[in-house]
Amino acid sequence: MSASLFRISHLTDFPYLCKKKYFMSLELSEQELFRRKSLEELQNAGINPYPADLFEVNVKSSEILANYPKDNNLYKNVSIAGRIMSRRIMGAASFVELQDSTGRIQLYIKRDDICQGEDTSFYNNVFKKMMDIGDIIGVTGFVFTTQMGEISIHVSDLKLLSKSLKPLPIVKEKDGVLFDAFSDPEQRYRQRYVDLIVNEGVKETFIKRTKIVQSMREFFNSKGYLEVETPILQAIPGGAAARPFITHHNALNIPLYLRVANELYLKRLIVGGFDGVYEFSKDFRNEGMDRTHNPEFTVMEIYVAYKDYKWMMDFTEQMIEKVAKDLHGTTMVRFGENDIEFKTPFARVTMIDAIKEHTGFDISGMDEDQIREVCTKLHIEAEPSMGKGKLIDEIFGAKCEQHYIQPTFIIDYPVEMSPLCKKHRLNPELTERFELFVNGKELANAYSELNDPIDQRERFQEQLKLSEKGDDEAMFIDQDFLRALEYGMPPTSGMGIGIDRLVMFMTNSNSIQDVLFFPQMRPEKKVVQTSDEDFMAIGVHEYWIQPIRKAGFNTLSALKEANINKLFNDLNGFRKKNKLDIPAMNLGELTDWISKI
RNA sequence: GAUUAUGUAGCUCAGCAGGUAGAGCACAUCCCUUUUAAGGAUGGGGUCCUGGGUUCGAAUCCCAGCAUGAUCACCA
Repeated sequence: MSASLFRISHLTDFPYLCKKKYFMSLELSEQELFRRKSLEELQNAGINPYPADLFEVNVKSSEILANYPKDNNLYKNVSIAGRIMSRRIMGAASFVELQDSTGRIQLYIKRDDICQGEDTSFYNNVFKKMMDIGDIIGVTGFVFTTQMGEISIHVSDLKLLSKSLKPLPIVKEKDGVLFDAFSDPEQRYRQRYVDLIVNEGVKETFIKRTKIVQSMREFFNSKGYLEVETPILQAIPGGAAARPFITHHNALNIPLYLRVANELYLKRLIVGGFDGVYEFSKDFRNEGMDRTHNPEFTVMEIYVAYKDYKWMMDFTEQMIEKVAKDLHGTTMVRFGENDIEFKTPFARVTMIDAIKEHTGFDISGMDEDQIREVCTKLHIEAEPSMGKGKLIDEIFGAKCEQHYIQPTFIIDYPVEMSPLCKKHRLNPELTERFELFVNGKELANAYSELNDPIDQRERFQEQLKLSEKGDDEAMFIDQDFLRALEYGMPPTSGMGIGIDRLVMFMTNSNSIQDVLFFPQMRPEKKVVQTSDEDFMAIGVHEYWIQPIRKAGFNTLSALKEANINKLFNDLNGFRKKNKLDIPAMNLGELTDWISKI
């Protein structure tokens, strides 16, 4: 960063100018200006606010807090670094809360310990005046317990490692009650780094997220399955009924789609001879955003040869049980109002039975028109474009889904809504499919994979008909995938699980935005500004620039559109109100500037 | 996409039968050698989201827009 940024001339006589509003930068608050001033003073005092050399850290705050009570002889010589989160200055002694990656620990800083001899300027000026909450420091010292009983570090040496120029929101907590919490969702998500610094628990959620993925990976690897990567940019977005994002490849001059699923590629790899392949993948769907949907989201899909969906059910519940145990040490997990028991085995209910149970209608053997009639009776909107499978899905979604709070496998879906799934071995109207529901939401989806290439082609063609009826989520025909199947795919079972949702359940988060570091947001609006130099180029005096900006004119083009008389009044009003020691504006001068634009 | 709520200081929020913009924390100055959502005193800090309208006068009322949340629709 260029040093000139900090040597803004109008900062030199700071206290005086600070009172004169018209010199204050539009985008910097008073507190930010103070910090830039401190930064300059540090540099003048020969202290590099951003030193290059490493700082030797030999302990983390959490280790001290955990081990010191057991043995007070420990930690006679600690070296620790972190961010200043609070400061209590009591004359010649101060208390600082230092936050490192593992938590917070109190520092006790005594003037005569950190200063050499009679010269107290390091404490009185550098520490007290030029350092702020948010600065990153490194300290050495020894651990002791204060009279109040708090484990603290008695600091013998203190070094500034990074100066913070923006004030942090100060969140305080007493007896579990938060004060001044940094809670605005927009700011939390847009500035996740601030959220992570000041809000306890945010970091924990994301650490858990990583642990969940690690636990699953261990489970798959222990069985010898191979983690693979498949294309994100796809010419045909297959494997799921969803609206894709579309992009364009210049060199090939073709449209490419961001994947909505990785199913078809993973199955090609089973054709290629792997026993089991899995992928943690970002998928992209161009659909609505809400508490449970983000345009990009993470899915884990796994395909295992020579297995069926019954095997996969056992496999899935074992995997989830392991994740819960690895994360919480128990299979019982609190989610909102509910305690969810992830102990195997999970309940298993057929879709037909689920609908029978929650609606009273037995739809087995019904044709499309009969089911449409059931929808009408149940007051479920059914559009003409909906086929039999979609209609059944609507009924299930409207009347059944929400009842499955405890982990439940819904099995044996109608053939129309599962075009990539093998027909049921006992009933050709059904498929060998299950979805796992938790807390009324779909969490995982699995099949005995369809490996009959002729059947698969027909199913795709059914989808094509749906598409012609207006279902814009119906699948495309992937000819290469069909070709792969024609070479022969072993009987295979595949399963996909939404990682974001799993993380939500496992961390008691009720919004997907809380388990994504950077959830999708509308872009921040940028304020367009004409530079001071451009204003001066048309003859505007430097001291009038700020008043003009205050009057709401940040660009020359906006100034050109201005009502001159109103602007004239506003500017002189501003001058009078702020008692600015500058010549009054005259109308001719103003007109002259504007004529030059 | 629809409905609805919210948008005031760095943070959390008051204020609104229309009449000079408030609090706590943060910040600044001063005092204080061990405090615990930090002790005392003093002080600075606001395009009251934006643009229109009504009005002598709008943070406050009306309309439109923008942003965010919630609910619904779509979906995982």
